[in-house]
Amino acid sequence: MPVEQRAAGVQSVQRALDILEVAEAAGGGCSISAMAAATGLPLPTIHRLVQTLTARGYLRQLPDRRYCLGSRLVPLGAGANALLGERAAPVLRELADGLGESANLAVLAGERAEYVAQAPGVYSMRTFTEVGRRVPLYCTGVGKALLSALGDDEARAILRRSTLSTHTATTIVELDALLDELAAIRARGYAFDEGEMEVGVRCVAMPVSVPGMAPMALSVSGPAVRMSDDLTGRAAPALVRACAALATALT
Amino acid sequence: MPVEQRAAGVQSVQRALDILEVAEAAGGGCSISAMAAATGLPLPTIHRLVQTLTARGYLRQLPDRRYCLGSRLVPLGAGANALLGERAAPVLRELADGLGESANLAVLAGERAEYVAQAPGVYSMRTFTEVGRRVPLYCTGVGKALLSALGDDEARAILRRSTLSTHTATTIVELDALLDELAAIRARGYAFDEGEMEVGVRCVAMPVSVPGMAPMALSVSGPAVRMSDDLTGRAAPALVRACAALATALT
DNA sequence: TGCCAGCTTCCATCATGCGGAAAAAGAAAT
DNA sequence: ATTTCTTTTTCCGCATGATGGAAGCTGGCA
Repeated sequence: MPVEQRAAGVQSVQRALDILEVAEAAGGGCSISAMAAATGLPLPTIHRLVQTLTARGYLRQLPDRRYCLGSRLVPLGAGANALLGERAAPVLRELADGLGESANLAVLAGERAEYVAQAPGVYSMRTFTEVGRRVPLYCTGVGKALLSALGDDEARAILRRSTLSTHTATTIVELDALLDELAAIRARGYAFDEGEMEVGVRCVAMPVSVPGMAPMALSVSGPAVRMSDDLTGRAAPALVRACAALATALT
Repeated sequence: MPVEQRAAGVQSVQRALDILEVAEAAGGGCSISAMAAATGLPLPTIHRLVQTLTARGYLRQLPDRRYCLGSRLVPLGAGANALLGERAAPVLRELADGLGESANLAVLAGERAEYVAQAPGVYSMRTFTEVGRRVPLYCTGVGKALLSALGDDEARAILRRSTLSTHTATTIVELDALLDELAAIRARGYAFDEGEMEVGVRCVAMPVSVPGMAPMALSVSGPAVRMSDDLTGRAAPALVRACAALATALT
């Protein structure tokens, strides 16, 4: 028995999940010995677990004998996404009704933000976000909120890998400027999008962090003509309450 | 020990995966006893495994004590998707170069088709599909190909739940007509999209079935003015070859 | 309040997963 | 072609960790 008491649970399942997560972190592919190094487990143990996961399609063996995430995870991920949206719907609706503008929920999917739920605002001219749509992180409210919730190092690494292209006159494309922006968001608690992705769209976004869950962000967005400073001022406390409600609904 | 020898592997991991898949199939939420019934395992065993999966975010416990898929699956699903696309890229490129028109790969994600890889055609006017975009099943080439690969019952159930809205003059919106179409696709081996989603876009799509993987579909699409009967005729055997190549590349 | 169904905890049992060691299969160097 | 080294795979006896029957608990319902 190890000197310290690890988190309770079924040992081999814990280890299998560790392996999945190592494979995820590795991205391109991961050898059995690399997994052993990453998890601290002996090779035969890894091998046995990997066999099981591969047989079920949760891992895939590449021609060079390394392993990567398997496609059986795709429908599971999609299912989890759909459920998230379902649970969040009432919270979003209340937020949208209270402020009059569309409310959106996004999760971090890979290196983009994916909208998983949306409640339309009350006006006929409003922003419309398609559930399932993925948008860049650096030039959207939810994206910047998600980045701010990650560590500074991780955010920097993602931004380095991204192509920072100019969508509008206000898009921030300098790495340093973006990092400053993230620091400001962390200090303030929420992010603005001043038409950085699409001209005339203003957005207030807040990171939602629920322990043990993928990072999420909640936002309210609408035409800049209606998204006055007054409205964004009222949006902030409403978002705080909605985040708390979400945390409760999803826990 | 059960009378018959089940597939080899680590028992508790197998059971944990069974539970995830039961939760996926249940969709909305699944009680512990329902899982026990579905898997044939005793309650305490299920309970212990579910605890472990919940602690890691792979399941979530709802307020009514039932369980559903957890959000830790979202990034894993996204990662698996990205890898799929990476492996498929060379096959798509060859297909696109051979025919001159854009080649696309989509997987079944929930009840929509999600593009996971794309290779652009050689002409400046061509269809452009964004990787990560999700499109309806009933009015797209890849979607219909995916539906045809599912059972008739499953396809019917999905179509019933979908809103069949008219995108263009050729969109098929009657359930019976769609089921006939699926039967024709199964007989022919591939699907056509005659501008059903977007006017002037013609597409040939073929289901790709790799054992133990989520259903996928491969398509070639381009402007109707270039997608002559002659070209679609040549596309069919090219798709067959590409499907075989994909199956090899992904196995 | 009392009943009942479903969930959770307990714990003795032993089947199951464990991991050291050695064989096998590749990869790299000679 | 042969050797050497690395990495993966198989083997197997041991004891750890998972198992599931039974008992206790909780929350919903009448």
